[in-house]
Amino acid sequence: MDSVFSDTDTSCDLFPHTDDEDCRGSVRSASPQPQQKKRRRGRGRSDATTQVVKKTRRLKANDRERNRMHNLNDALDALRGVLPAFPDETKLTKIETLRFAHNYIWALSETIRIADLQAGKSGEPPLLLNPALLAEAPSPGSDGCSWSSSGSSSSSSPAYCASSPGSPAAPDDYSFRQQDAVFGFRSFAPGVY
DNA sequence: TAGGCCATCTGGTCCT
DNA sequence: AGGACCAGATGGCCTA
Repeated sequence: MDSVFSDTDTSCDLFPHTDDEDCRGSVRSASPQPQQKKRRRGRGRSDATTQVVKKTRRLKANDRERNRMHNLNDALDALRGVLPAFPDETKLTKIETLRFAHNYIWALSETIRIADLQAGKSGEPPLLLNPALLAEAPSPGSDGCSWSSSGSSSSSSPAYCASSPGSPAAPDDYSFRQQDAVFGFRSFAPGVY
């Protein structure tokens, strides 16, 4: 993976451009454009040290960006880890993971809501409603995922409910029963994505 | 072979 | 000024 580095230093960093846009899209071009002759003269000229500084900065920025994306992927893996596993061990893609997590949270919320309702009817104490835990729980919209509260009911479906991201196997394999409701893990809610 | 997914590079913008 | 974040571009790998 890291070996990609070597072939990127060529066109953009070593050859001065008349305008920086040339750098875009030429990252992995086979051969650098021969327009190095078209260099600017006089004002704004970039000497060797400036080029070295620019290149160093770029490499550092690339490194940071790489690490940032790695951190993002680590977080995504952690998220995959707390989601229900699939028998086929197919790794969820990024978008599947996010949508799945969203739907999963929605389903859990529904579970709590239904349990709470039923407990209220029967006079039993509400289940799973620990105020301390609820206070710590992130609000549905805090992750940038809008909760799509189209109705006044708290059971409004989540904004991301991809009906079946990827290749779902038999839905029964990934479902659980909560009272009378059956939630398929990859498609709990009516798909409105 | 086309299309999907991914990693990486890159330049721009915003923030500290 | 430098870092974080973002989106676009590109190329590699894999699968239907």
